Amino acid sequence: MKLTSKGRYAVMALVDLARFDNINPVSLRDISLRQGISLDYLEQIFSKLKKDQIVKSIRGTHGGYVLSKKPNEIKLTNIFHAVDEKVKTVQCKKESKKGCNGKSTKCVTHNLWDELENHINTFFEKKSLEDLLKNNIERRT
Amino acid sequence: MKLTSKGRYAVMALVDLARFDNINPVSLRDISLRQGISLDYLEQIFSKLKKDQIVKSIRGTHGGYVLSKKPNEIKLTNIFHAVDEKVKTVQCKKESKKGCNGKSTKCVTHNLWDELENHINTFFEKKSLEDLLKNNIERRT
DNA sequence: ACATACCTGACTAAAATGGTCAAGTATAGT
DNA sequence: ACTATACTTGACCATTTTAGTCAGGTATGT
Repeated sequence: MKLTSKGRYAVMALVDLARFDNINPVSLRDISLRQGISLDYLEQIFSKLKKDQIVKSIRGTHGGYVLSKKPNEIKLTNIFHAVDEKVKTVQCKKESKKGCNGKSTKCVTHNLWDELENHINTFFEKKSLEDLLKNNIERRT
Repeated sequence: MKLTSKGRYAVMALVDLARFDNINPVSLRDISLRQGISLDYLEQIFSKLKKDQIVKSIRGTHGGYVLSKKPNEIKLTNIFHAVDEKVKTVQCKKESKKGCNGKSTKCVTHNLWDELENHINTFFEKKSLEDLLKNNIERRT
C-alpha cells in the first residue's frame, strides 16, 4: 500500500489552487510559500497532475496553474492516481503465473487485499476537492 | 500508511496455524515450508504475535505455536497491530504543537487522513481469522 | 544427551521516499 | 528586444524502510 507525502502534498496543493484560482492562475511559488512545500517537489507533482489533465498550465509572467475541471468533478481517486499513489496493497507476486509465493494456488489472503482495495477506493471516489474545500472554509469561520 | 509484506505474512501464517492447530502445536518450520516464508522472518513475526497474546508458544520437541483465542475472536486489527503495521496514513508532523508543515493551523487534509484511518480500521475490525478460514475452505472444495 | 524448536539481537542489501540541483523553454510586460 | 517570471525536464542523492539473513543462544520431550 502506498499513500505517502506525495499524495498528501498533491491534495494540499490542489485545495490551495482551488481556493485561489478565481481570475488569475496560481503560481507554484505561491503554493509553495502558503503550504510550506518545496517548490522543486511541487513541480514534479504538478507535471504529473498536468499529464492526467487535472490542471492546466499557463506559462510566462503571471502564469501558473488552473484546475481543468470544477472542484466537485475532481475526486481524490483521480489525484492519487495521477501522482502514482496506487491504493494497491501488498502484492502477491503476479509475474509468476503460478500463484503467490511460488505456490501453485493463491495465497489465503489474496482476496482480502482486493476487498480492501475496493473498500478504500470507495472512500476516495466519494470525496471530491469540493468536499475538502467546504470542510476547510467551515473551519475557518 | 503502512501495510506491507510483514502484515500479509502474519495473516497467512495465522490462517495456516488455525487450520492445522487441532491436537498438536504447529512448528514454524512447517508453516515456513507450507507458506513459503523464511523461517527466520517468521520467528520475528511470531515473537510479536506472542507479545500481543495472539499465539502461545510451546517449547521443545514437537513444540510450536497455538492460537490463544478462537479464530473468530482474532480480528485482523489485532494482527496488524501486533506486527506494527499501523494503519496510519501520512503523518502531519505532530511533534511540533504548531500544526502541519510548520504552519500555525492544521493542513487542509488533516481530517481526511483521520477519516480514512477510521474507514480502513472498520474494515479490519469486522474481519476475523475465521472469515478468512471459511473463505479458503470454500474455495478448495 | 540430543534433536527439535523456540528465542533474541545484530546486521544488511535493496528499494522507496522525499526531496535537491541544474539547465533549460515559453511568455507577458516594459 | 529584453528581461523577469514561471513552467519543464531530467538527473541526482541522502535517508529511511523493508524484508529479510545470520549467529548464537535456551528450553524441553524422548
